[in-house]
Formats: sequence, structure tokens, C-alpha cells
Amino acid sequence: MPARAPHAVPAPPTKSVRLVDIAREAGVSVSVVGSVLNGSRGNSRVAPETAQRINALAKQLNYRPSPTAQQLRGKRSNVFGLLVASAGDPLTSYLVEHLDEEVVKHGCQTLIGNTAVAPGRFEACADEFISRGVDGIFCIVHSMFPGDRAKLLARCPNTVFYCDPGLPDATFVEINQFAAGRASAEHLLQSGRTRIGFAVADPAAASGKQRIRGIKAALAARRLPASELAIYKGPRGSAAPLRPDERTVLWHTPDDALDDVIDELVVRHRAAGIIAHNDFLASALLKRLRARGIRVPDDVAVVGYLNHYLCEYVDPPLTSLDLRHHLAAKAMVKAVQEMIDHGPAPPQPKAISVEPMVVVRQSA
Amino acid sequence: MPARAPHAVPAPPTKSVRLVDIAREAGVSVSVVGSVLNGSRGNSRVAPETAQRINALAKQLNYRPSPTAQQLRGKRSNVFGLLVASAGDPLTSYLVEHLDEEVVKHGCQTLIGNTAVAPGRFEACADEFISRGVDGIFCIVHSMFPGDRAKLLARCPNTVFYCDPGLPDATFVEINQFAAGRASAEHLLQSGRTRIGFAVADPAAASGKQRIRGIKAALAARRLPASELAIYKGPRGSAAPLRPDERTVLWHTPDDALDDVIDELVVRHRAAGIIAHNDFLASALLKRLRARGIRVPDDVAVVGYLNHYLCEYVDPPLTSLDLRHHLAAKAMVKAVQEMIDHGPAPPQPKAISVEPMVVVRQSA
DNA sequence: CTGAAAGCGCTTACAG
DNA sequence: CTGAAAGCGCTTACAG
Repeated sequence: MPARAPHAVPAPPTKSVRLVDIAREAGVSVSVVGSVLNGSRGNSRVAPETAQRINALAKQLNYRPSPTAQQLRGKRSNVFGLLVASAGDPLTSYLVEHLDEEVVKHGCQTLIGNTAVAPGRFEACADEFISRGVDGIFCIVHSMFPGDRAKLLARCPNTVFYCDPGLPDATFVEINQFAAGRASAEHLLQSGRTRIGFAVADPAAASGKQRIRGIKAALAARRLPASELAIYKGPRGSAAPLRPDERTVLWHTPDDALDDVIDELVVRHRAAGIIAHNDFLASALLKRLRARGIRVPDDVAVVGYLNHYLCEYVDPPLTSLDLRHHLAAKAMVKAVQEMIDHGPAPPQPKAISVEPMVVVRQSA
Repeated sequence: MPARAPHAVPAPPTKSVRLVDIAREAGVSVSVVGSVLNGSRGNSRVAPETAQRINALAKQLNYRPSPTAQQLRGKRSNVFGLLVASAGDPLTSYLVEHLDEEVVKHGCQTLIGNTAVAPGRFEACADEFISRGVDGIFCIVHSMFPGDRAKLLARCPNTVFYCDPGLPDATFVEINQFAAGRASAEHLLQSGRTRIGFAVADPAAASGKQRIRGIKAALAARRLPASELAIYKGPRGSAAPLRPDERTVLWHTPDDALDDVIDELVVRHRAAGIIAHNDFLASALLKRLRARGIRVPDDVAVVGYLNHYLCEYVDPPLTSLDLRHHLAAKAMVKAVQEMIDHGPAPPQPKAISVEPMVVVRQSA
């Protein structure tokens, strides 16, 4: 192998300016510079014109204190850890964006950790975050993915979850599933569609139960019997089960399972509107309904859940529930800030609820 | 306001164990513990059984060196900065995931920065990353978004871009657009579709030109005239232009623009296959083609670009080009590692090319 | 009003 | 083979 040709080493990325550099320029000690730049104990500490001079120098030299040194000295890191299953996951990518956006508003940065890429990554990421001294951790890893949430919370009390992790001491933000069910149903009822079908993915999950309660409440509010609602609780016979991918919560539902849904809800129950567990199931249903000659929304209306941009691209464009990720993100950052300010046991309720909102397109 | 009820302060998240703690336990000095745990200068430094004892203690006490202290002392931060336009953007969310996955394999962490959330964020994020002492920066901000890339590269030479930033000294990973064009065209030609239409978004962009060259090369390889290819170069007359959103590169193409594409490529040119600029345009075309009674793929085939999961949900499922983000991510991390190891002016080529791959579904 | 000094936890020459 | 010590850049009591 030939010796690498010597190349001109570019000027080392200009050594950053330190407190001593300013002190030397200003002809004072670092203590003075420090107290001026930190603004501690008001202005009483330093002569006004000295302070002026120091501030000017700092600006001029573009001084930025070393976060590393500050942190070692005991200051906050101004870094938050963000645990996700996979950043590419459609259910989380927008939440990632909005969380970082909020974190940045507080002058902080976001350290990300994909936990579904390999077993044990959840715990390893949490350890890394903690040893780096993050100010708090956001855990938006869907409950279907593994991870020791209890240990996480014990080791980092300033943790906020997205969706209930099922721990007594956890602070979390959740989608109001009752409101979601009610809003979807109300939207269908408004157009006279009283026979409703709900295609659940996992009927045992609390979220499904709450949505069903919401749908029933909407029916009851119009004095309609609960029998107007039929629930598809999963396949029977030979139909393949409704199941998500291993690494994401994308749902790929095979045709026989979709037929099973359609047979039960549209053919048997004669539903005028279907509420689908999420936009992916809804989109798959749209395709299968068209293949079977059932028109949407004329024969049956379809409402999704998530308001993924996918909704714009399917045919017909899908009416869906927007989960208002930016509100959830705002609430999560606010919650963690309060934990930082007032200690890890906040007086406010631990469960913060965000109400989804119907976005009307053409499918319902 | 009532005084907050005093609540039991939970045990402070166990003070992490330091080098001195181990030293005290082991009855040696910190220097010895340090050299054992860092394994510097081989084992010659310390008596074997002392080393044993120290290693055992470290394991037992679950010792993790403070990255902050190490960094202050001059070690690498083991943190990489990742500049994105918006983490929720469909074109980037999977790249974010794969980059973090690769970074983690190297024992490092990823700091994320959304730059499209507000003006000036690109520069502010870059500053933050640099002042935190990141080992390198990945910039996957699409060129349509603002940001001073030249200054970024000057201040942090260990920067790797996704797609050519147009700077002479930049190292970047790019999609081989020529191969993309050729592969799409070859796929159409294989099924006897020789009349091809290409719907560009921005015909002035180099990427579009390269893809066109690739399509022409595929035609030439079969001794077909270049006139078999028609290029839709944007709307004329009243049709609304093809344009992306402000904060993402999602494309919402209005119906009149889609009609313009269809009129020019399908009606006038009688194309048997359309190559779309991306999956979003392709999906919109699928819908509009169906509305006009043109069958896909029977009357005209459609090929997308990106292989977004959207492809599975549109009707018919879209044949597309997978950009192999995991390969791009691997190449980006490898490139930055070489810059770290061998200095910022690597001997290897600065442009690293990734070849996309056709994923066949039903639209072509 | 200002400066000298200790210390955060680690690494690493240097002296025994 | 081992330990005492300096120093990374900052903050903050403490002494003038």
C-alpha cells in the first residue's frame, strides 16, 4: 500500500474561546467574568463599566460556555433523552419532530435512542442517557415493544411517557380514547349513518375498550340502541390475524382478514360507517372494499385514526382523527419541566389527556 | 394558593459510582484504577491480581465513567449531531432511524436537530452541536431548505452530507440517479413498455437530469430511439405547479396539474409507462388516472421513487425504487469514522454513491 | 468591588 | 508496580 500523500492539514477548527481568554483581554480575573456572564447576584458584584466591557468582549469573541465543563460543575445538561421504538415509525416520527421542537424552545437538545433495533437496546439507551446526565427522558415506545419501564422510572424520575405504561408513579400523556370513539361516531351519526362497525386490532387493550365506550356514548346521546354498533374482534376461521410488523406498528393486513372484517361489519351487520383501528387498516379496507364493488362513502363510510399523511394519498382521501401530536409534545415537555422545577413528585395529575380531532376528507 | 403538601422525597437516583469509590474499596489510588479500567499501556502497569480485583469491583458496583468528565479531559464525546429538516418528514424519518442504528453500533449516541421548524435553526443547531463537542455531524437537510452548509463544514470538518451540498470540500453520500433512471426504465422495457413518460418536479435539478440520462441509456441499450421518452417538465397554462410543502418534502399536487401530466404523457405521448418523480406524485397520479378511467397497469404502468410504505397502501400497490437508506446510513457513518481516524481530508473519493433497487408491486 | 482557590470526575505524564 | 499531582473549563463560596 502506498504511503498516504501528505496533505495540507486545514486550520484546526478555531479553538473555542474560554472564560480565561476574556479575562485576559479584559484585564480582570475569571471570577469577575464568570459572575458577569452568569448574571448571578444581580449587578451588585461588578462595576458597571467592567461588566459592559466584559459583555462586549464576550459578544465580540463569540463566547459560548462549555456545556461539558458546566455540567461537570453540576449544572443541568440541557439535554433530554428520547426513547422511541424506531424513529422511522409512522406513528412516532411526527411526535419526534414536535418533541424536539418543544425541547429546543426551552433551549435544550434531544438525544435520540431507537430501542427496537436490537434486544436490550431499551435498557442500554436508558443507561446511556442517564450516564450522560440528561435532564429528563421521554419514552414514546409503544407498549408492544419490550423495555423495563419500571427500572427506567426508578433510575430517572424525570421521565414522561406517551401512553400509560401501567406504572403507579408514572407521569404520562395519553390520547383520550373515549373522546376519540365518541368523535368518530358523532361524525358518522351527523350524516345519518347510525349503524356503525368498529374494527379493533386488539379488543383486550384498554384503548379499544375506551373507544368503544365513546362510540356507545355517542349512540346513547342520540337515544340509539347499543345494538347499532358491531365490533370486529379479530378473525375467526382461516382468516389471518391483524398484526403489526415486528419493528414498527405498521399494519399489513392480508386480504382474507380484510374480507372477514367486511363480511362481519358490512355484509352481516349492514354498517353504514366503519371506524377503523388506524389509518393503515382503514386504507387497506378502502382498497378491499373497492375490489368487492362496495363504494366509499356511498355504500359505507370509513373513518381512520391517526391522520397520517397517508390519508391524502389513498382513494378516496380518508377522513381520520388527528392525534394532535404537537399538543401532546407540548404537554410532555411541560410536564417534565415541572418535575425538574418542583421535584419528581408533581402535585398535578399524572395522566394528561389530549383530545383528538376529526379531520374530514371524502371517505366519511 | 395553598402551600404544596410536603411529600416524601424519593431516594435520590443513586449517586453514580466514581473512580475514587472503586479506589477506596480496592485500597489503591485512582491512577491505578484508571489505568486498569482504560487498559492503557497494556497490563504492564498493574499487578495482575490488583487488576482482577479492580475489574471485579467495577463490574460489581456497575461503574460507568462519566462521559462529561472524560470529554472535559479531551476524549471524544461519542456523540454525533444529526441535522434534519423535520424528523417527521417521510423522506428522512427512515434515514434518521438507520443513522442512529449505525451510530449506536459504534458505541455512540445521536443528537438530533430539526432545522425547518424556524428560521435560523440550521445555524443554531450546528452551533449547539459544535459547542457540545460532537465527533461529527450528519446533514440530511434537503437542499430546498435554507442553511449555511459552507460555514457548517468550515466549523466542523467531520461533516457528512446526504446528497451533494455543492461544496468543493464536502464528503457526501448520494443516490445514484443515473442508475435510478436506468433501473426504472429497464423495468418498464422488460414488460415491452417502450414508450416512457417521466414526470419531473424540477427539471433544472441535477438529479432530474441524471435520471433522464439513465432512462435514455436504458433505451439506447435496447437500440430504441430517445424519442420514446417524453418528459413532463412542469405545468403550462393554468395548471398549478408541482410544489412541496414548506416544512416537509411531501408533495400535494392539485388535480389540474395531475391532468396536465396525464394529458401530456399518456394522451399525447401515448406512454405505456410513467416514471414519477417520487411516490407521492405517483400515488396522486394513480388516483387521477383511475378517476379518468385509465387503468393501471393495463393502460399505463407507473413507477415511483422512494419505496415509502405508502406504496403498500395505494391502489394498485406501487412499484417503486428503494433508496436503501440503511446502506446510505452505513456509508455515512463509515465516512465520518474515517475522517475521525485519518483526519478531515480523507484520501478516498468524497462522493459515495448508493444504487437504488426496483421493488416490484402491481402498478408496473 | 475584585481575586485566589477549591472542586466537579476523569486522564496522564511524572516521580518514586 | 504504584501514587501524588496537574489540568480540562467552569462555578462559587470565601477572603481580601
